[in-house]
Amino acid sequence: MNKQRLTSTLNKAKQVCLEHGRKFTIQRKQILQILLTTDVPLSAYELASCYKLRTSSSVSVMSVYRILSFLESINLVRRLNSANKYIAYGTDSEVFKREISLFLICRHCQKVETLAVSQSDVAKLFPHFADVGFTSQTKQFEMMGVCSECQAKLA
Amino acid sequence: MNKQRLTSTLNKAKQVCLEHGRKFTIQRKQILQILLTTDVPLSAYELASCYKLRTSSSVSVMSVYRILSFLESINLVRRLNSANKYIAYGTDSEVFKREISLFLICRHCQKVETLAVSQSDVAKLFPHFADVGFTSQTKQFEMMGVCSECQAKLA
DNA sequence: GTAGATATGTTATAATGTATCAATTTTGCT
DNA sequence: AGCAAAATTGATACATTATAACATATCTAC
Repeated sequence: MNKQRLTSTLNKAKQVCLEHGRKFTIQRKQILQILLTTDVPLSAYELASCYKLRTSSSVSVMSVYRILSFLESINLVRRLNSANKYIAYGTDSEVFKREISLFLICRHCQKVETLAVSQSDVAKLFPHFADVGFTSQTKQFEMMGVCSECQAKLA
Repeated sequence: MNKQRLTSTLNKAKQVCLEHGRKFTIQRKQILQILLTTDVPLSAYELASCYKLRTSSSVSVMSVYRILSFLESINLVRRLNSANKYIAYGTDSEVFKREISLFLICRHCQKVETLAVSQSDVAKLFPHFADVGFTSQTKQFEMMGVCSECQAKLA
């Protein structure tokens, strides 16, 4: 992500915060910026370390968790259940805010690719899903595997 | 799960162990039995507590983790990433051993319903999946929501 | 300007999971 | 039977992930 794009993304993020009547504080901005400029998911503790390295300041892990929860609540961050790590989310396309996401997580390089899936696609995907009368509140699926680049390298 | 079915399931599990050249020890049997007779997923620590309550013996948490990893490796147990808990798996149908599973986890009663999904269904489900050249090693999806029974109760 | 909401600091603790080395039991082999 | 190698468990320590609780500071609205 180049500098220009980063700036514009952070500006959008600020707007989202304000729309929710919340503030885009320096810490929230830094945490989001770290996630945006790192191409692998990070844990809360890794984020706290990164914060110390990148800014001459620091942030407590407790605050990192609070910031992550907040950013998650307004859909700027997602938590990957299969890794207990966090990624920046939804700032590049409005579509992502209304769709279900599929995260493709590479076991080798850790990079995450995000695909959008619709509710109706999910219904199609799972043939017997309608039968059981389950109401889903899930906004994301996660798959582990090997990305195309790593496959090429390994071949 | 009634007593007869439990016995037969445990016998099948024993066979699976033996087929892998491993043993179905008393501890492994007890852990699996607890999971089979509990209708909600349990954490490793909960399993260790349960073990103490049900048997006059005990087991270290370290051993519980080892036992769970082993049972998982031969597909008799699955770990739910979204809950950090474990469920018994695959003993009632051979189909499950070859398919991808979809776990429907109820936020209210915690019960888990398991559906089978084929590889080809997955390909259909995610339209852009083939485009990115990702090789999946995922054997399960997880959805959080509300099961039909809890919906009825809440209505 | 003050009450309530928002945001962060600080400390402690809970919950989940792994590393390591020792002891024990089992298995296969001669 | 006897022995080496593998499998299993015990025991301890530690690492990682996450939350609770209470204090302080800052901002906003009236």
